[in-house]
Amino acid sequence: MFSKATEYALRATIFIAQKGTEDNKIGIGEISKAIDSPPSFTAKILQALRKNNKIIRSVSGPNGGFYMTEKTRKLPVRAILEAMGENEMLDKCVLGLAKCSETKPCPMHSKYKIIKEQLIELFETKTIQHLADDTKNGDVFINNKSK
Amino acid sequence: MFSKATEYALRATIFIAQKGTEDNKIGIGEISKAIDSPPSFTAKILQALRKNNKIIRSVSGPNGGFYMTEKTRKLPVRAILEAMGENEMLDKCVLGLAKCSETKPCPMHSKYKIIKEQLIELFETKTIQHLADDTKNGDVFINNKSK
DNA sequence: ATAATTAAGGATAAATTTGTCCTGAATTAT
DNA sequence: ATAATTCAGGACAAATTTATCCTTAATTAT
Ligand code: FES
Ligand code: FES
Repeated sequence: MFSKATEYALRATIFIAQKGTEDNKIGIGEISKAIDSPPSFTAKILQALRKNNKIIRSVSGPNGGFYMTEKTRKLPVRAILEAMGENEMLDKCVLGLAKCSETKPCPMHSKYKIIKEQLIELFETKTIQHLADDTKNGDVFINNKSK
Repeated sequence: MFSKATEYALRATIFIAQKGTEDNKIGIGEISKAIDSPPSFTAKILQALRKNNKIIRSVSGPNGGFYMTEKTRKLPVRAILEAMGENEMLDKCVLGLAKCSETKPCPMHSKYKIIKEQLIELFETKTIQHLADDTKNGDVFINNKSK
């Protein structure tokens, strides 16, 4: 559904939302270990999240790392998708037409539209905080570790 | 949602279903023009559809080209996805976990599951014939041409 | 048989995505 | 100030996807 980059962005943000505060910042090493992702690549992605939408913050130096504010924790998942340039995904035609639209629909459109609306609704109502809380509660996961 | 290859596969198959019969085969030139796709690349994809699932047939030589039987026209869209190796897509986790499953779900899973089921239902109930018929009726499109 | 036409198949190229590595800048502790 | 730590940024490399081209094989018409 999304690119690897976006998948890492989602998982990393959830982890930071879970553990990273202004006085408990998390290093890229810990993050990439926790979400099971390549460290350097993940670092790049976090830079994008910081710059594009300021979803996360960071400071260099000892005890430096990444964290989030209460405000950005309340952002919907869609904010991450926007920062990662995946907005297009939600406007993509199943058959690959230039745009998924009512004006020039493909033969899948009428049925797909209904599903697409639910996807958008999901990404706009679920907040980063929700996902972090669910993960904290321990019944869901953000990595592939066996234990 | 799908790769370019799969998008072309879907559009090409719809077009062949619309126009290609055993005594009116369609050449790759006409197909790629009709669906607005790179001819050589499309040819590769049609080979895959022919080999993997026998969704389409072809013959070389003058008046050769591609066509479909009544039987394969009645196949669901999912058959094309299978032939293109996109089965994985319908089993992919939104957050990129190894597998989208009940046993090790991500925090998006409980809500996404419901949407995914609708997607699968759509791909399993819509047949190639349906899509071809809709396109014939003229209110939907399988290319980006302005007219 | 020969020539013409069209798909099949393989090699290769271009573009994009994914991933690594190294140097520099910021911050902190000593 | 100096050294240690950690992010920032850029260059580069690997892998994958997308796309082209050329030769061969199959089929048809003459
Ligand atoms: S136009 Fe194709 S899915 Fe909407
Ligand atoms: S496990 Fe992530 S979407 Fe199902």
